[in-house]
Amino acid sequence: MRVKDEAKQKALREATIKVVNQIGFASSSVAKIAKEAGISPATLYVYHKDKDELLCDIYTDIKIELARAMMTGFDHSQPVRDILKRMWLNGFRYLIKHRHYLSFIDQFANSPFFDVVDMSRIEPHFEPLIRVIQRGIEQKIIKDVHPELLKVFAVRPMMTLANQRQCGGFAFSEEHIEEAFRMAWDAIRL
Amino acid sequence: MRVKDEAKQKALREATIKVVNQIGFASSSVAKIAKEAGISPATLYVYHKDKDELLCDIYTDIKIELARAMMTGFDHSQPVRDILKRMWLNGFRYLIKHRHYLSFIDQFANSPFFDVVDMSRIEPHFEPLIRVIQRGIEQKIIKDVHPELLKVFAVRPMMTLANQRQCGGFAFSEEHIEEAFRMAWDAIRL
Amino acid sequence: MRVKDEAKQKALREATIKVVNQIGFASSSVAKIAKEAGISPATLYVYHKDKDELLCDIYTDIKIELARAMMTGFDHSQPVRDILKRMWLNGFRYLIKHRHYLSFIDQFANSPFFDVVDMSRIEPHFEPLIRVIQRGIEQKIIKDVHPELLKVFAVRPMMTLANQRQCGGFAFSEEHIEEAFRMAWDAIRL
Amino acid sequence: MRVKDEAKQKALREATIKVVNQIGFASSSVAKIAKEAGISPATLYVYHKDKDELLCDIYTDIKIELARAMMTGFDHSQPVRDILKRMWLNGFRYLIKHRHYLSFIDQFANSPFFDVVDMSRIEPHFEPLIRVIQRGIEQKIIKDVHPELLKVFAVRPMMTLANQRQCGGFAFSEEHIEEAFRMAWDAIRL
DNA sequence: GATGAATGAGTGTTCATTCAT
DNA sequence: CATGAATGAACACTCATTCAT
Repeated sequence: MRVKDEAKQKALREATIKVVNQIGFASSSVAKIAKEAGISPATLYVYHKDKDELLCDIYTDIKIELARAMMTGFDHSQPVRDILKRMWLNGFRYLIKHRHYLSFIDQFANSPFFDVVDMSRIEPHFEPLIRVIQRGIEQKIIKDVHPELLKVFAVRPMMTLANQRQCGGFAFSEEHIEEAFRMAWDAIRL
Repeated sequence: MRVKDEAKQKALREATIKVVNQIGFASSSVAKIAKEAGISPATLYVYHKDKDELLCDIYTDIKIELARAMMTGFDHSQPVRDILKRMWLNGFRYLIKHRHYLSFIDQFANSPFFDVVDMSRIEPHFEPLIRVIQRGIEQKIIKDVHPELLKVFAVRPMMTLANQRQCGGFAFSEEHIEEAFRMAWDAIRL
Repeated sequence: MRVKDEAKQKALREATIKVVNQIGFASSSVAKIAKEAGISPATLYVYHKDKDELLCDIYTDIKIELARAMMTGFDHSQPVRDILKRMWLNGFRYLIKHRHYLSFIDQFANSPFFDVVDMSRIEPHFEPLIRVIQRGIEQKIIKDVHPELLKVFAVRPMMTLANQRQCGGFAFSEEHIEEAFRMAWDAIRL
Repeated sequence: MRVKDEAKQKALREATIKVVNQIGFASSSVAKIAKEAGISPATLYVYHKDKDELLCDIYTDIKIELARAMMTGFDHSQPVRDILKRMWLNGFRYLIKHRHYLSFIDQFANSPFFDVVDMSRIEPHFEPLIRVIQRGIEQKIIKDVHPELLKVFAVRPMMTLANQRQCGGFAFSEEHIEEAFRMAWDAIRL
């Protein structure tokens, strides 16, 4: 028998993201995605149970990749702020580099599909971020507020800023990025 | 006849928001919306050129309503921070009260429809906000950074926090709201 | 607005029966039926909720028509045997005349759709038959056995004999038909 | 290897019957049948040229088995009626025991597949039945009518009565079965 | 102005079958 | 022999929109 094709798998993912990027979530049909991926619509169902699962799988993948990208280049002996800055910049650069992922991510996260994602597969990858924030709170460096608030003011802006649609006219110099992180930090620091 | 018209118009808008809320942007069809509004699909086309325009019109309406809700209860003699707080709290409360609008707004804003909205109809209503921020910058109270950055750290969080999907588990006490504004302010203030 | 077209309704029914007749239940698709009826597949859904309902509706229609055809040309003062013979011959002739209905009926009755038919719409039309049989039993003319047995030996053969597929090679003279009814009668009479 | 083959062959047959039984002829797909049989869809094509042939093969098998079941437990010196009764009861009991076969048989026999079955493989197994009937005619015990008529009134009811769908509510005591055969006999006897 | 009927084009999905392994 | 991957064609059904009334 033939063996499942890793390349096809990947092509499918990239095709999905590209199509969603170009024509939006609502208009992205299985047929268009398959065509872009260079496979038959039927083949899609060899790799994913249905359209919903395809989209959820891709979302999960990207989120995990983002987390992995964020969690590098620091060590736990560094000060909280330095670690967070490292993570923030890592994340921001990953998103800028993969801007086309963001359109997918944001459309997905605002769709009803989002409610159905198995978050337990994603959350562990963000553990280091959670821990360093907790450390910051313990050290009285970061405001002792509901974690949701910290996320909204520190992590979300990273995504919003990288978003083409919402901040498309905004070209980022190194200086801008520094400023942006400073604002995130000011928001959450004590 | 005029009265009947307006009632239908409004029913159509509320029906659209409700349907989008319940089944998402991608699954919301003209037929379902019309049914929910208690009118014929054909009638929809009396009021809006096509489906896209219906959605854009509603988005614009809500945004203007949000702006109007924000721009009340202060006068320009007050300090910048107080005015901004008033606006922020006004906006947040409006959004909490109309949470079902937010699901529509967010799905819309992340879709390609957004690119096609005539922003010049919305922007004037946010002028007071822009002006008070500029005053803050001139008075060296607010960071002199790209306006986009100020928006991302001060206004966006207001919407994100009110969003069911993204912050569903978060119940807001008055204290939380105060905290939230403080963080927004810390992010943008000098 | 346009008005629902009775002719289209009927064309749809005849087309369905014809298609099922020609290519069988399992291969009869909505597309083929619609094409045969000269309408768009989408139009089919204006007249019937879905394919299942279309088939059930047609089955019910035919059964009622058959019952109506059977219950004519006699009066209740006649002897039981004469009434039954009248009904039997009426039915048989109706079926021979509409042989193409039988293929549909038989395929339908052996499919899972059958389990879902609302029999209470059909049964009342067969009431006169039930009653005359009961009279026969009371008068000790007909065997006092389970009604199901009487049905199997008296009514079913009428349908089987008219069935193209099962008795295709059998050309019926008047004599044959008389013989057939005599056998049915012999089976059930005391 | 031979043994394994036969096991698969049999599993395939039983799976097909089961699936047809459960979801009907029209919905029974190769994939579902293969899954039920615990084999790959591709393997099915090792044993049968295509889906049609699979179904025809199974029909033929069952019909032959039914014939074999009927043609036991008597000898040709017995009276015609006794022999026929033996056959009828044998057949009826076989069908009751294998009720799940009947759903398949009946759906098949009313489908266009039926027209394509090679009857010459089945008919020889029913020869003894044909012969005893002919003897009955010669002995002036059985009506001298078209054989098709005899089949319709004597053999078909045996199948109809055993059919779940059509006589589901009818529970058979020994007495009922005796009655049923008596009716079949009354129909065909002189 | 308001409507339900009507539809071509499209939806997501499954089909029977083939093929490389 | 046996398989799971692969697919073009078909599936039932829904879409946004138009049109006669």
